[in-house]
Amino acid sequence: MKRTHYCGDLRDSHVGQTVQLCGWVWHWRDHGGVVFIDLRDRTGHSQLVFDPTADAELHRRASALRSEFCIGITGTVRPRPEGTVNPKLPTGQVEVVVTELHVYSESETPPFPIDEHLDVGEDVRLKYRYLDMRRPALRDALLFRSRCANTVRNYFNQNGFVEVETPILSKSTPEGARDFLVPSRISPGEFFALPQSPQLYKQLCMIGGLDRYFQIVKCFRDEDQRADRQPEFTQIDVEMAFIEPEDIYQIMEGLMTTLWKDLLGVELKTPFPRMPYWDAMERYGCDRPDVRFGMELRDVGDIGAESEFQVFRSIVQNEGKISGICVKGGASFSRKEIDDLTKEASIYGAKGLAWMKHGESGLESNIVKFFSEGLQQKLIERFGSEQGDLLLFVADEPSVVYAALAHLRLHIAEQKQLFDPNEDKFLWVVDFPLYEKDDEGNPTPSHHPFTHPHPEDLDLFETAPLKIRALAYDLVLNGLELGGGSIRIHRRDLQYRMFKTLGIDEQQAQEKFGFLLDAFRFGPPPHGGIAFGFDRMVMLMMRLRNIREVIAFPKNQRAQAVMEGAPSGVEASQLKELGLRVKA
RNA sequence: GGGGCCGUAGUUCAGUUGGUUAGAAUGCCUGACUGUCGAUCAGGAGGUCGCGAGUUCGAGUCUCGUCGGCCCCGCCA
Repeated sequence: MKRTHYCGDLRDSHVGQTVQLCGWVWHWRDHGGVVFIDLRDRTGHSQLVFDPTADAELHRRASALRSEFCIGITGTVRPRPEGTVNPKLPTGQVEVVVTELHVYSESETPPFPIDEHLDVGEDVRLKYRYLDMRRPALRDALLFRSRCANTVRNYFNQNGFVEVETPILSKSTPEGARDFLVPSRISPGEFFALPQSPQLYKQLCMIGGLDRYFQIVKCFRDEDQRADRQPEFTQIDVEMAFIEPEDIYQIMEGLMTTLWKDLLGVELKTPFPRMPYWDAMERYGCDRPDVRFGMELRDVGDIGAESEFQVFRSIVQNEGKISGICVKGGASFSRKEIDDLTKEASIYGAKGLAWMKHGESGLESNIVKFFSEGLQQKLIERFGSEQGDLLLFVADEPSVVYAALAHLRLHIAEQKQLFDPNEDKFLWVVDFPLYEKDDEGNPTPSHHPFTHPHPEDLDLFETAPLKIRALAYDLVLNGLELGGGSIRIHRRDLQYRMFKTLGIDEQQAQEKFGFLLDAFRFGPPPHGGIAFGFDRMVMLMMRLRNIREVIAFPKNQRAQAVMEGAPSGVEASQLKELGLRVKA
């Protein structure tokens, strides 16, 4: 039996045609006489009709069909009788009168219903992923993802990019996330690492003269999971030679515009706004601000220092920071609501949350008495506060202040519906610092050690390395990082200055990244690139909240594949061949 | 490494202050029904209340431990 149509495609125009359909029995409605079967494939479903007066034997066999039997049929498309048309369904104008029925295979009763009306526990869905895939939600996500990937490939092909496959068995590099390791049989005691990203390979492709590279590629990071993180995930990886940041912005804005137009029917406005890193931190408390709403942070360290409030004064004296946000209409928050906010702030290390309500006669709270009339007026002006608003303050070391207020801002905005959930606001965050302090206070690359410093800041290497800006950029959508990249260093002398600040001498550098440094001896072009979280992007486009909803076979929270049972133990002989011994 | 929420029928859930034989919806099975489309109607089967201790006359309910799931902090150049 050869399929002639997909179940979801039948329309008025097919009336009178003999068709052959294949698929799974979705719902069946047995009226004693006539039997209806909804036959489903990945495109949708059509109604099959079995009439006992037409073919008693066929009708008897149809009555025995059950959920998820896999069948094929031959039949004739006819318009539904008047009054039985179902306008809710794309195929609701017609039905198929079946003349032949073939059961490819029967099915046990599925462990959960194959429809969209019920949220099923994710552990069961993962165990029977192939059944979950028959459900419209996951099916549509995977189809959508496929179309995205197709659009991405077309876009880069049309713009002169070369798709290059880089190795999965690669070399472990000391920086960054934990590596997944693969033992080598031929070199006992030695290991490949799965790539955290094809970073060095794509730079080598630029040195190799490919000029424009892209790849939709798996990356692996052995870190703890989150709703938007998987141990193996997919990146849209891009690198270009002879370019400046503007070229990257333009190419990637073009990609986003194309994707949003082709897949969502939305016209995005370009160029996307750009915001320096320190602006983002000061105004939003994080490097990936959600700019769909205001409620921006304001520094009030100066006012706190002048106040009589000891908590604030001592924090300013100890090089701490005081910032706040103004919640419009927040004066109506109950004591409990403010307590809850305090709890939310404490997740990010804030030891307290100071607040003032803007009432009829000015600011009110248990700490207002420590602020003179003049200081209160300054606060009101700084936040543009009006009667009915609520001011919230966090005073702590800067990283805590930023993190706590950034979270409160998002938390309140979500709670109070302060933004349109259907709006998409893109933003480039630029001028990231080249270095940040590690746990011991030493400079460590905030992006990676091949990031090009801002040309205006080269004098700072020896005097104030932490103040050097990088030619690095992130693309942020609605408060989530879609991707990031940088212009790379292409001169060995600059690369060694970079390493020197990191405390890496020439010999160590050679050991770690020798192959790249060697390549830099042979005329490397100026180059740079970017990488996008593909899963995350598809998730955001579909307004989903979990990355697993757009991945065919994801790992669970504990990075396990529950369906196939991975990871798992292996045969002793396999270990022996690899020269490995597992500690009991 | 740390915090939070959760675990009861195949599935999704309810279960009062600790008190009789643990319920509902849906699915499943049987029967009825010729126009439904999340069909309807009647009947039926289906439970180690995650597991283990403890408190108690009595535990789905309280306590401790443990296992599992999800979310978050740390981590993720």
